[in-house]
Amino acid sequence: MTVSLKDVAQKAGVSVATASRALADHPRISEATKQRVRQAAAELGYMPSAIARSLVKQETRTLGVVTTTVTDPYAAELVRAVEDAAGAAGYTLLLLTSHNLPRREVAAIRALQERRVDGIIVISPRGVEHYPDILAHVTVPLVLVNHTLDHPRVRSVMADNRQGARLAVEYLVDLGYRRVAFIGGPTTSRSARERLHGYTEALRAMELPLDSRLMFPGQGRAEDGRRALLAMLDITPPPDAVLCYNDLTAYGILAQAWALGVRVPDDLAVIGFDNIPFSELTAPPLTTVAQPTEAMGHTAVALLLRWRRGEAVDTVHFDCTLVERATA
Amino acid sequence: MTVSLKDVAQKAGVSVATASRALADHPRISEATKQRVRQAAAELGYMPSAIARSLVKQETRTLGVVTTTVTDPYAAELVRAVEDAAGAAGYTLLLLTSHNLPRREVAAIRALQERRVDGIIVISPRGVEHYPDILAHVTVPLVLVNHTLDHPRVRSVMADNRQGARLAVEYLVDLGYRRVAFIGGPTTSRSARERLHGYTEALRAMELPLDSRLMFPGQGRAEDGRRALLAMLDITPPPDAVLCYNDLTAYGILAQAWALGVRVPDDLAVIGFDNIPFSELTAPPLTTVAQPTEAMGHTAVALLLRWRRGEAVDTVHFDCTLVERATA
DNA sequence: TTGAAAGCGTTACCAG
DNA sequence: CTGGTAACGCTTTCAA
Repeated sequence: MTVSLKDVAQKAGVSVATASRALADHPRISEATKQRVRQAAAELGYMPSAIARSLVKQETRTLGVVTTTVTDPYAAELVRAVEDAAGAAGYTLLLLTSHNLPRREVAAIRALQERRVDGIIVISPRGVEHYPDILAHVTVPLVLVNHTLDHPRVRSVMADNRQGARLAVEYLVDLGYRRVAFIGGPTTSRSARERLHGYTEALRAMELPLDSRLMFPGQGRAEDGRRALLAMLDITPPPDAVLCYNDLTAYGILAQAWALGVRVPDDLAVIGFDNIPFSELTAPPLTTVAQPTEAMGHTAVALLLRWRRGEAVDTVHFDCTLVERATA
Repeated sequence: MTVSLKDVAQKAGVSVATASRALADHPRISEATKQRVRQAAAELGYMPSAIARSLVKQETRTLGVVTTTVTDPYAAELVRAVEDAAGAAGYTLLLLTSHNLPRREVAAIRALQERRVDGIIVISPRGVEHYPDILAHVTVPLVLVNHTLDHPRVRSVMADNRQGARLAVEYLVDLGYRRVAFIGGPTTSRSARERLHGYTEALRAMELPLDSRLMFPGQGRAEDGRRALLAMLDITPPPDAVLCYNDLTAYGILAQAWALGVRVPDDLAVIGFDNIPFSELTAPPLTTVAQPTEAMGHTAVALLLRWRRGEAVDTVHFDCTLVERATA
């Protein structure tokens, strides 16, 4: 059914070896036969089998990406950056999602290894504690975005979440806010833990009391923001500002505030985290902490590719910046 | 370096053939040897090569997906649905993005065919006019989401965009709005053309004048909404409602309205299209036309899989529904 | 400059 | 129930 190199060779009247070399533009093939082979290939609509090539070359020119879900705008942004960088280098992406389940994450890594990808990028890992087991068998290099793991076959690309959270709290306090609340993220997320850390650290550094009633749990969903705002209103005195685990949570606050008539930032200042594209479209536009997502995605790919070339590579850290808009 | 079936066979003291069958749980292999082989495989951390398997089986259990960009929430939603359905059926996704460039889209289809994917799903195609050329060489089945093409190897999954747009306009007119504007989408998008069609059709059906000054161009970006609102304010009398090509454009209207103090829906009613997740979080929450994205993604995969099994499959159509929230 | 043949890691057919 | 071997489609020595 599908035309193979053999067919091309036959049509051009040469051996498969020659046909292969001709199409690869091998130097020691006469221009004449090259022409003939190319012609034959074109006429037959020949499309080389990457599968067969991978088997002999022992490389697939494919990178595996595992992420929680592409519907998370932050993850999507990262996937986009990774796709761009990979594509530019001639690599294609095999995409698997974990839906936040450690088990699925590990299964994904395994599946990718079976497909012999040249490297794996895990965006916001959720199950690193299981990695040591699987890494005993997985032999491809792994790059973790937003997590670290001490293992010879693992490197990381990190945003400094602690510094980012500190930045936000300091900004709020400088603005005069004194009762700064925090809405956390999933406990399985390293970023969430670090942001919480940055929050408490900043408060301490600025000699402000740490009030546990001002710290709300969350899963990074808008729903968590809505709920937290409701809970905040029951506290006396209520917080005058809130740092959210992510922008989505901040949207929840904004939506609920709008519904309740709570004025932002007059009654309550809010700062998000991630600076996803919609954050400049909220009413009011969201002040938030940004990560250099694009650079992080590019770096993840670059790390993997340099690593494969045998170069020594090391984990990379990026600073966060504050994007001042209208909610604080 | 990496352990192959040969190693497993050796360790278990059987032939590769037997090892292969044992791991495949072939019926005519003694339980004893199965155990021995499995044990050996486990001890060596054997991971079968999907590449080698694909070569002999002539199938990759991989589906190719090409989309404009995963950062478009609508596309992301579709990719998610496709991933879920594919994953459930034991298929993995090879993801390529076109960034709206017909050339890249065609190149992507070609690349996927070279990788011998079992089927290709193109989300919101941008270059179908070039398909006939490439389809002469591409042999895998193609499913188009949001476009059609009359070709034996192509099927489609469609939302009825015209009906959706009509629904929205009728809803507005029923509510008493009389000067309904429309902000369009990219001319390369079939959905955009159909939505415009539905808009004019509905106006005509309701015997309302078609005013070309009320039809604004756009690319589906928030920016287009912002710009359109500014332009609308210069018209006398200004429109009292607007149907947007998509939710993103509607966000632009909302953001600009907030900045200008234009009240929604009192001064201007707004309806979006796509019902992406954020639309329930805008202030006010966005009234919008929804497509059954989940079902569409699942259907795209089901179509492809049934097709491969040799069943006769046909293009599927879905109706849109109106999600009433607070902007109209 | 070209060809024959080995080999990549599997599966599947044919014997035994 | 098990083993030998061909085959999948390509690249890459090794020879000529």
